[in-house]
Amino acid sequence: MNLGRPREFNTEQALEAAMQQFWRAGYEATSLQDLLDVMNLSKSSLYQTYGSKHELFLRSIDFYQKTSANELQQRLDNSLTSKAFMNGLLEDVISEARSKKKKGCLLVNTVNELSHRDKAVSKAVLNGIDNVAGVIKQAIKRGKKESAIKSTVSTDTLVNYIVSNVSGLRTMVKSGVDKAELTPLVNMIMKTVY
Amino acid sequence: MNLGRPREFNTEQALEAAMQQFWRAGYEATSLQDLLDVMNLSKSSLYQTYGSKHELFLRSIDFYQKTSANELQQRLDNSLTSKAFMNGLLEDVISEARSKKKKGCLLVNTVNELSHRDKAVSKAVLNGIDNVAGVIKQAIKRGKKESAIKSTVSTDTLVNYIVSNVSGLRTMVKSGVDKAELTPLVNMIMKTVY
DNA sequence: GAAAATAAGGACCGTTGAGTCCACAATAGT
DNA sequence: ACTATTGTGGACTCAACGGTCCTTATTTTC
Repeated sequence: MNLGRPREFNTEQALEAAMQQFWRAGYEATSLQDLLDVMNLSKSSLYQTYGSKHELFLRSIDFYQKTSANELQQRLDNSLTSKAFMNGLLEDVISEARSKKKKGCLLVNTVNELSHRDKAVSKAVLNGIDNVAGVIKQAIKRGKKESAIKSTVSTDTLVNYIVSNVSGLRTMVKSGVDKAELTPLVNMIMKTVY
Repeated sequence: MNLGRPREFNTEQALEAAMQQFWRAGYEATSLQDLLDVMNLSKSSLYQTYGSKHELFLRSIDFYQKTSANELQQRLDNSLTSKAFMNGLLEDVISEARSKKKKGCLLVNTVNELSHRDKAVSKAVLNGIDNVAGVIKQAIKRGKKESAIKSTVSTDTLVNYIVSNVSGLRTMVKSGVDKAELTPLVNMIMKTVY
């Protein structure tokens, strides 16, 4: 098996580069040329391997989603308490305000850019959000088990509450609000749950 | 004065149509042809009156912002209590989940689409958010005066809290979460403030 | 080493994008 | 009525887009 000339590039590596580009610039604003540049391959290789710009985008979303969910899961596993995990998560989100390139979250960006007019994309994003929310849910459950969560609200609603605020914070960061202004907000969010 | 042939269209009306189109589809996904169709005018008229697609977009943002802020202000003025106003605002946001076309908020959409790579747009959006947040601030102040707000958190932080959640809710609505799931979330948000 | 198979380079294609320009139409001032 | 001024329609430009395809290169199997 495995006939023919071997690939000169790593498909995972190229996919990550594509994902980074989409993350940085969005779907429409990323041209095929941009992709070829960052992935460092030829047009025919891209089409042969990934099919089309659209399919490549779908795979990029999936790559992002898997990576993010894994990372988050690992963080939760390594956290001493549910509260510490959640605080770290929120702090990370607003810390992006201090960085030059505010990429936000690829899933949130995509929802806002084209989820409403692209069924396949919408599905991929929803699936990604579900996976990420799954980790948040574990964290909330653990918080309840640890009796750290004082709120009497249902787990699912608390999960949505965190998702809403993470997404909201991300948008605020992206719009240019600075970290100092967001810190008290994070404190307030934490206090309403823990 | 007022020489020459008179305009055959209403500039405000055409601007609103353009704004609606941008709101529906976003900047990049709106072609000049789309604009000509909904505004019902010729290419030369558009360029003569509004300069370029980009300038037209800037004016659309401003139009949206002014309209939204005014509407919100009026609602606040007509509300019996700060709490009623805020509840109505949040309910309205999640009610969009029941509508087919989930347009979200033009300002939030724009932040996510191109605020990060277009200085002029970024400025226009920030200005718009400030104006809207201004009305929210009045509502919070009024709530404190009415002793309806039990939270001891500073007014500015509460304003950011509402902005964050409105923006987050909008994103969730856009991503397809349905109203039933969001209602308890709105209740929780209300309870953390009032 | 020939043949089958796969990869890569890049010329090429049709479409669509935003934006320009010019000829013609309509109005106001004289 | 004539001229200056402004509006409108549509042909046109040119670059960029995503995508195709043909040629050439490199490998494996037999």
